Amino acid sequence: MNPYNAIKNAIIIGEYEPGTRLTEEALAESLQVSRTPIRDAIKQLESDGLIIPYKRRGYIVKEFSIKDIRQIYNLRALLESHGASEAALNRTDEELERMREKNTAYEQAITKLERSDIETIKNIQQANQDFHEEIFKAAKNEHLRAHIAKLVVVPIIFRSFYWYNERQLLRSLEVHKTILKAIENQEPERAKIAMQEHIYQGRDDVLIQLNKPQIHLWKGEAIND
Amino acid sequence: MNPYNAIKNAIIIGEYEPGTRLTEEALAESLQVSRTPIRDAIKQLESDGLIIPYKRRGYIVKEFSIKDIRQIYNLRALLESHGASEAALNRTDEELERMREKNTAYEQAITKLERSDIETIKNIQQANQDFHEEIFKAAKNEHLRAHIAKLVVVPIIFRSFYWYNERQLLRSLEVHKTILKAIENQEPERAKIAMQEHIYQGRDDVLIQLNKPQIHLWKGEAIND
DNA sequence: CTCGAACTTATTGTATACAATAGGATATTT
DNA sequence: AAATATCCTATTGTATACAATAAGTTCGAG
Repeated sequence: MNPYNAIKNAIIIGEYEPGTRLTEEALAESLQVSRTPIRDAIKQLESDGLIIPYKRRGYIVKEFSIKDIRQIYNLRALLESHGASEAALNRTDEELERMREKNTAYEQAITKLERSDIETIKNIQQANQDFHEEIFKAAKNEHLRAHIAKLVVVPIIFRSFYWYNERQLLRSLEVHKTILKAIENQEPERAKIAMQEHIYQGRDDVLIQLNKPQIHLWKGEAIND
Repeated sequence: MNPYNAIKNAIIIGEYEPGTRLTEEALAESLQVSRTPIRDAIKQLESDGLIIPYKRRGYIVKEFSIKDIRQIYNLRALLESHGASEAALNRTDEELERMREKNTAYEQAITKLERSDIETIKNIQQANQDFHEEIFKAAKNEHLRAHIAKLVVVPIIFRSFYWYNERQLLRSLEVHKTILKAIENQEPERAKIAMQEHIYQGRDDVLIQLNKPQIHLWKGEAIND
């Protein structure tokens, strides 16, 4: 794993908690490489908005406020719904078929939920992302894709799926099917609205959890700490 | 000027034309620094989407197709109209006053239109950007601002204002006033629609020019940064 | 005891040498 | 002449030493 992914991963799993100070030297030591590749990684992470400069002496891991979360989800809603709309207009039959496959995989991922361990949650998260990405591919808009890519990291950090109960997962599956139907029928407005609603639901579920004062995110692989 | 801005500028003014191959060594030589700071700059420019990797051997300056232009303007429309809507909701009286000032400056910039004078065009471009930025400030959404910032470079490269005639400039001033009015009255939907229309007009003006086969972009001093 | 000047140190910025490697050129085989 | 293996070279990847500098710390003057 290259330094960029290694550091990003450490941030996502919570090994580097928000507010942690990162210096080139410490990162180089920890990843057993020189400062040069660390610098490259840092430049990218800064552009991703995952770390921010700290008094011209290194960086700190960005802390996301409730306001940040809301704004990021709202932007996702805006951009992804636009993507769904363009996908409905531009899709080919092959792309539609691939979306169906991804959503079937998603359905399978959420139905073996009984064993709610971390692997299962990762699978659900990945299957969901795969489905969404299939939609952007059909939209054939590389600029849109790049902007959305920058927005999805934060929801991953906050592990929306970790908090989902069975009802919420089934509901999200139903919305996926609605989106799929709209894209199949080439109804851009309907696809757009369904996607918008889908993201808003995810946003609200996360915000509800964050407003419960006693929650704490798991670190690394430990689920029942 | 640091390497990042120097290279970006060279791309904007057309010194490095689309398709030009850029190597670290050549850039280092040309800017009289070592490869290290060049690498930093390149990483940022790649994330900006202004250069793209070329066969794992350096980069080439991105060529924007008509499709790219359309997609980028459409994204701007989406995001900036969202910004205008949030500005209408969240603005303070002081922010409104500042928007008015920026638009007055814009009005002055376009009325002393001795035309085909590069300085005048730069002034118009800058005054317009200042007005738009004042709106995002009032929206108080840092994530939105960051995404829009990445989208405005391409329209600058294509120098929309260079092609504007007096009628088009006056029309854009009128739309600015409509946006302002909507934000003043705290009418988010109206602000949104007006901004959307404003960007679409800019898009169509540029696309019309690009469809005329004989156009050529001037090479000259950059706008600003 | 407060405030600013001077010193110290942690940390990034920059240059440069060398290593790794992909892509093109050249040679070899059929 | 086409396909394939081999070598060569341009170019990036990485390590490391040193320079620059900002932040914190000490010290001295009022």
